[in-house]
Amino acid sequence: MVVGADDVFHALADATRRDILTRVIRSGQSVSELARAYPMSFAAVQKHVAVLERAALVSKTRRGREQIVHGEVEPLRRMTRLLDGYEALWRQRAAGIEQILEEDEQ
Amino acid sequence: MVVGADDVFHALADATRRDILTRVIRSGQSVSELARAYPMSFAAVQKHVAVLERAALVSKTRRGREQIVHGEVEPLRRMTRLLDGYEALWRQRAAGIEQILEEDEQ
DNA sequence: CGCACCTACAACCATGTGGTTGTACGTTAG
DNA sequence: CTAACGTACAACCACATGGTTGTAGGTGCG
Repeated sequence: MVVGADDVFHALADATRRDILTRVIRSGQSVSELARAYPMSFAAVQKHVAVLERAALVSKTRRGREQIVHGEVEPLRRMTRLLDGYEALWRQRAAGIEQILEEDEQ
Repeated sequence: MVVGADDVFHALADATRRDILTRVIRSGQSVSELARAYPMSFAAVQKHVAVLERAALVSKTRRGREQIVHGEVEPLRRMTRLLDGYEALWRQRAAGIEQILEEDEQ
Protein backbone atom coordinates (compact mmCIF):
# COMPACT_ATOMS: atom_id res chain seq x y z
CA MET A 1 0.00 0.00 0.00
CA VAL A 2 1.76 3.06 -1.26
CA VAL A 3 -0.50 5.55 0.46
CA GLY A 4 -1.38 4.71 4.05
CA ALA A 5 -4.90 4.46 5.38
CA ASP A 6 -3.84 7.24 7.74
CA ASP A 7 -3.52 9.65 4.83
CA VAL A 8 -6.84 8.74 3.26
CA PHE A 9 -8.82 8.96 6.49
CA HIS A 10 -7.08 12.15 7.49
CA ALA A 11 -7.88 13.67 4.10
CA LEU A 12 -11.52 12.72 4.54
CA ALA A 13 -11.69 14.08 8.08
CA ASP A 14 -12.43 17.62 6.90
CA ALA A 15 -15.73 18.83 5.51
CA THR A 16 -14.11 21.22 3.03
CA ARG A 17 -11.98 18.44 1.59
CA ARG A 18 -14.93 16.08 1.31
CA ASP A 19 -16.81 18.82 -0.49
CA ILE A 20 -13.91 19.42 -2.87
CA LEU A 21 -13.86 15.70 -3.51
CA THR A 22 -17.55 15.55 -4.43
CA ARG A 23 -17.08 18.46 -6.85
CA VAL A 24 -14.11 17.03 -8.68
CA ILE A 25 -15.56 13.54 -8.76
CA ARG A 26 -18.53 14.96 -10.68
CA SER A 27 -16.16 16.62 -13.13
CA GLY A 28 -12.64 17.99 -13.01
CA GLN A 29 -12.22 21.56 -11.85
CA SER A 30 -9.30 23.95 -11.80
CA VAL A 31 -7.80 24.96 -8.47
CA SER A 32 -9.06 28.54 -8.90
CA GLU A 33 -12.57 27.38 -9.72
CA LEU A 34 -12.49 25.42 -6.48
CA ALA A 35 -10.96 28.30 -4.57
CA ARG A 36 -13.78 30.63 -5.63
CA ALA A 37 -16.27 28.22 -4.09
CA TYR A 38 -15.04 28.56 -0.51
CA PRO A 39 -14.79 31.42 1.95
CA MET A 40 -11.04 31.11 2.35
CA SER A 41 -7.89 32.10 0.53
CA PHE A 42 -6.67 30.49 -2.65
CA ALA A 43 -3.63 29.16 -0.79
CA ALA A 44 -5.83 27.46 1.80
CA VAL A 45 -7.80 25.64 -0.87
CA GLN A 46 -4.58 24.76 -2.60
CA LYS A 47 -3.36 23.15 0.62
CA HIS A 48 -6.57 21.14 0.92
CA VAL A 49 -6.09 19.89 -2.61
CA ALA A 50 -2.52 18.97 -1.73
CA VAL A 51 -3.76 16.87 1.20
CA LEU A 52 -6.23 15.08 -1.06
CA GLU A 53 -3.47 14.58 -3.59
CA ARG A 54 -1.13 13.07 -1.03
CA ALA A 55 -3.90 10.60 -0.17
CA ALA A 56 -4.22 9.88 -3.90
CA LEU A 57 -7.90 10.85 -3.73
CA VAL A 58 -7.35 13.36 -6.51
CA SER A 59 -4.84 13.88 -9.31
CA LYS A 60 -4.00 16.93 -11.34
CA THR A 61 -3.49 17.43 -15.05
CA ARG A 62 -2.43 20.64 -16.72
CA ARG A 63 -4.71 22.37 -19.20
CA GLY A 64 -3.15 25.55 -20.46
CA ARG A 65 -2.33 27.64 -17.45
CA GLU A 66 -4.85 25.82 -15.32
CA GLN A 67 -4.32 22.79 -13.17
CA ILE A 68 -7.36 20.52 -13.39
CA VAL A 69 -8.17 18.44 -10.32
CA HIS A 70 -9.74 15.04 -10.90
CA GLY A 71 -11.28 12.64 -8.38
CA GLU A 72 -9.74 9.18 -8.02
CA VAL A 73 -12.06 6.51 -6.77
CA GLU A 74 -9.69 3.63 -6.13
CA PRO A 75 -8.52 4.73 -2.64
CA LEU A 76 -12.17 5.14 -1.67
CA ARG A 77 -12.77 1.57 -2.69
CA ARG A 78 -9.91 0.42 -0.50
CA MET A 79 -11.33 2.31 2.48
CA THR A 80 -14.79 0.95 1.89
CA ARG A 81 -13.28 -2.49 1.90
CA LEU A 82 -11.48 -1.76 5.16
CA LEU A 83 -14.66 -0.57 6.86
CA ASP A 84 -16.52 -3.57 5.51
CA GLY A 85 -13.81 -5.66 7.11
CA TYR A 86 -14.55 -4.17 10.53
CA GLU A 87 -18.21 -4.74 10.05
CA ALA A 88 -17.73 -8.34 9.03
CA LEU A 89 -15.42 -8.83 11.99
CA TRP A 90 -18.15 -7.56 14.24
CA ARG A 91 -20.62 -10.01 12.76
CA GLN A 92 -18.23 -12.84 13.68
CA ARG A 93 -18.28 -13.87 10.08
CA ALA A 94 -14.54 -13.41 9.91
CA ALA A 95 -13.34 -15.31 6.88
CA GLY A 96 -10.20 -13.74 5.52
CA ILE A 97 -10.98 -10.62 7.50
CA GLU A 98 -7.66 -10.53 9.29
CA GLN A 99 -5.94 -10.24 5.97
CA ILE A 100 -8.04 -7.29 4.87
CA LEU A 101 -7.44 -5.44 8.11
CA GLU A 102 -3.74 -6.13 7.96
CA GLU A 103 -3.35 -4.69 4.47
CA ASP A 104 -4.01 -1.60 6.48
CA GLU A 105 -0.48 -1.40 7.84
CA GLN A 106 0.62 -3.54 4.93
CA MET B 1 -26.12 13.36 12.69
CA VAL B 2 -25.05 13.71 16.27
CA VAL B 3 -21.43 12.76 15.69
CA GLY B 4 -19.86 14.37 12.65
CA ALA B 5 -18.14 12.50 9.89
CA ASP B 6 -15.13 14.59 10.82
CA ASP B 7 -14.90 12.84 14.18
CA VAL B 8 -15.27 9.35 12.76
CA PHE B 9 -12.70 9.82 10.00
CA HIS B 10 -10.33 11.56 12.37
CA ALA B 11 -10.66 8.71 14.83
CA LEU B 12 -9.87 6.22 12.08
CA ALA B 13 -6.89 8.22 10.81
CA ASP B 14 -4.53 6.63 13.32
CA ALA B 15 -3.14 3.11 13.16
CA THR B 16 -3.19 2.64 16.93
CA ARG B 17 -6.84 3.60 17.13
CA ARG B 18 -7.77 1.32 14.25
CA ASP B 19 -5.95 -1.48 16.04
CA ILE B 20 -7.75 -0.77 19.29
CA LEU B 21 -11.00 -0.86 17.35
CA THR B 22 -10.28 -4.29 15.88
CA ARG B 23 -9.47 -5.63 19.33
CA VAL B 24 -12.60 -4.38 21.03
CA ILE B 25 -14.81 -5.31 18.11
CA ARG B 26 -13.68 -8.92 18.57
CA SER B 27 -14.53 -8.72 22.26
CA GLY B 28 -14.65 -6.02 24.88
CA GLN B 29 -11.45 -5.24 26.74
CA SER B 30 -10.62 -3.09 29.72
CA VAL B 31 -8.62 0.07 29.21
CA SER B 32 -5.65 -1.41 31.08
CA GLU B 33 -5.72 -4.58 28.99
CA LEU B 34 -5.54 -2.38 25.92
CA ALA B 35 -2.85 -0.20 27.44
CA ARG B 36 -0.63 -3.23 28.06
CA ALA B 37 -0.79 -4.05 24.34
CA TYR B 38 0.92 -0.88 23.15
CA PRO B 39 4.35 0.65 23.66
CA MET B 40 3.01 3.83 25.19
CA SER B 41 1.71 5.08 28.48
CA PHE B 42 -1.65 4.18 29.96
CA ALA B 43 -2.76 7.79 29.61
CA ALA B 44 -1.93 7.82 25.90
CA VAL B 45 -4.08 4.75 25.26
CA GLN B 46 -6.79 6.25 27.39
CA LYS B 47 -6.76 9.32 25.15
CA HIS B 48 -7.02 7.17 22.03
CA VAL B 49 -10.02 5.43 23.54
CA ALA B 50 -11.53 8.83 24.32
CA VAL B 51 -11.17 9.85 20.67
CA LEU B 52 -12.87 6.64 19.54
CA GLU B 53 -15.57 7.23 22.13
CA ARG B 54 -16.21 10.79 20.92
CA ALA B 55 -16.67 9.34 17.42
CA ALA B 56 -19.10 6.82 18.93
CA LEU B 57 -16.96 4.00 17.54
CA VAL B 58 -16.67 2.49 21.01
CA SER B 59 -18.63 2.65 24.24
CA LYS B 60 -17.65 1.81 27.78
CA THR B 61 -19.41 -0.15 30.48
CA ARG B 62 -18.20 -0.59 34.02
CA ARG B 63 -17.36 -4.05 35.35
CA GLY B 64 -16.15 -3.85 38.91
CA ARG B 65 -13.24 -1.45 38.91
CA GLU B 66 -12.60 -1.98 35.23
CA GLN B 67 -14.00 0.01 32.35
CA ILE B 68 -14.78 -2.34 29.46
CA VAL B 69 -14.48 -0.89 25.96
CA HIS B 70 -16.86 -2.26 23.33
CA GLY B 71 -16.85 -1.69 19.57
CA GLU B 72 -19.85 0.00 17.99
CA VAL B 73 -20.45 -0.86 14.39
CA GLU B 74 -23.16 1.61 13.44
CA PRO B 75 -20.87 4.62 12.75
CA LEU B 76 -18.76 2.38 10.52
CA ARG B 77 -21.84 1.52 8.57
CA ARG B 78 -22.58 5.20 8.07
CA MET B 79 -19.06 5.84 6.81
CA THR B 80 -19.20 2.89 4.46
CA ARG B 81 -22.40 4.31 3.11
CA LEU B 82 -20.76 7.70 2.64
CA LEU B 83 -17.84 6.22 0.73
CA ASP B 84 -20.20 4.14 -1.35
CA GLY B 85 -21.94 7.40 -2.17
CA TYR B 86 -18.73 8.88 -3.58
CA GLU B 87 -18.13 5.78 -5.60
CA ALA B 88 -21.64 5.78 -7.02
CA LEU B 89 -21.26 9.46 -7.80
CA TRP B 90 -18.15 8.67 -9.72
CA ARG B 91 -19.94 6.02 -11.71
CA GLN B 92 -22.48 8.66 -12.81
CA ARG B 93 -25.19 6.45 -11.40
CA ALA B 94 -26.24 9.24 -9.09
CA ALA B 95 -29.70 8.31 -7.90
CA GLY B 96 -30.31 9.84 -4.51
CA ILE B 97 -26.61 10.26 -4.06
CA GLU B 98 -26.76 13.94 -3.22
CA GLN B 99 -28.91 13.11 -0.27
CA ILE B 100 -26.45 10.58 1.09
CA LEU B 101 -23.54 12.94 0.77
CA GLU B 102 -25.46 15.76 2.41
CA GLU B 103 -26.28 13.71 5.48
CA ASP B 104 -22.61 14.28 5.93
CA GLU B 105 -23.02 17.83 7.21
CA GLN B 106 -26.50 16.86 8.29
C1' DC C 1 5.75 42.36 -25.85
C1' DG C 2 3.38 43.25 -21.69
C1' DC C 3 -0.05 42.48 -18.49
C1' DA C 4 -3.25 39.57 -16.24
C1' DC C 5 -4.19 35.09 -14.65
C1' DC C 6 -3.23 30.55 -12.46
C1' DT C 7 -0.35 28.20 -9.61
C1' DA C 8 3.21 27.11 -6.24
C1' DC C 9 5.56 27.80 -2.15
C1' DA C 10 7.64 30.01 1.93
C1' DA C 11 6.98 32.33 6.29
C1' DC C 12 4.22 33.08 9.94
C1' DC C 13 0.51 32.45 13.62
C1' DA C 14 -3.02 30.18 16.55
C1' DT C 15 -4.71 26.04 17.73
C1' DG C 16 -4.98 21.03 18.02
C1' DT C 17 -2.73 16.50 18.50
C1' DG C 18 -0.09 12.70 20.44
C1' DG C 19 2.80 11.83 23.66
C1' DT C 20 4.70 12.33 28.52
C1' DT C 21 4.44 12.58 33.92
C1' DG C 22 2.04 13.43 38.10
C1' DT C 23 -1.95 13.62 41.06
C1' DA C 24 -6.40 12.18 42.71
C1' DC C 25 -10.24 9.17 43.38
C1' DG C 26 -13.21 4.95 43.41
C1' DT C 27 -13.13 -0.08 43.90
C1' DT C 28 -11.60 -4.55 45.04
C1' DA C 29 -8.57 -7.90 47.44
C1' DG C 30 -6.33 -9.44 51.62
C1' DC D 1 -8.66 -0.94 57.17
C1' DT D 2 -4.98 -0.73 54.08
C1' DA D 3 -2.76 -1.50 50.00
C1' DA D 4 -2.91 -2.22 45.26
C1' DC D 5 -5.33 -1.70 41.07
C1' DG D 6 -8.00 0.75 37.38
C1' DT D 7 -9.31 4.99 35.86
C1' DA D 8 -9.59 9.93 35.05
C1' DC D 9 -7.71 14.25 34.37
C1' DA D 10 -4.54 18.27 34.41
C1' DA D 11 -0.20 20.27 33.02
C1' DC D 12 3.26 20.26 29.92
C1' DC D 13 6.04 19.57 25.49
C1' DA D 14 7.13 18.93 20.47
C1' DC D 15 5.11 18.96 16.36
C1' DA D 16 1.33 19.01 12.80
C1' DT D 17 -2.64 21.45 11.07
C1' DG D 18 -5.45 25.07 8.96
C1' DG D 19 -5.48 29.37 8.15
C1' DT D 20 -3.21 33.88 6.63
C1' DT D 21 -0.14 37.08 3.47
C1' DG D 22 3.51 37.76 0.31
C1' DT D 23 6.56 36.54 -3.42
C1' DA D 24 7.74 34.37 -7.65
C1' DG D 25 7.31 31.64 -11.92
C1' DG D 26 4.76 29.73 -15.97
C1' DT D 27 1.07 30.50 -19.47
C1' DG D 28 -2.05 32.87 -22.52
C1' DC D 29 -4.67 36.95 -24.27
C1' DG D 30 -4.76 41.45 -26.74
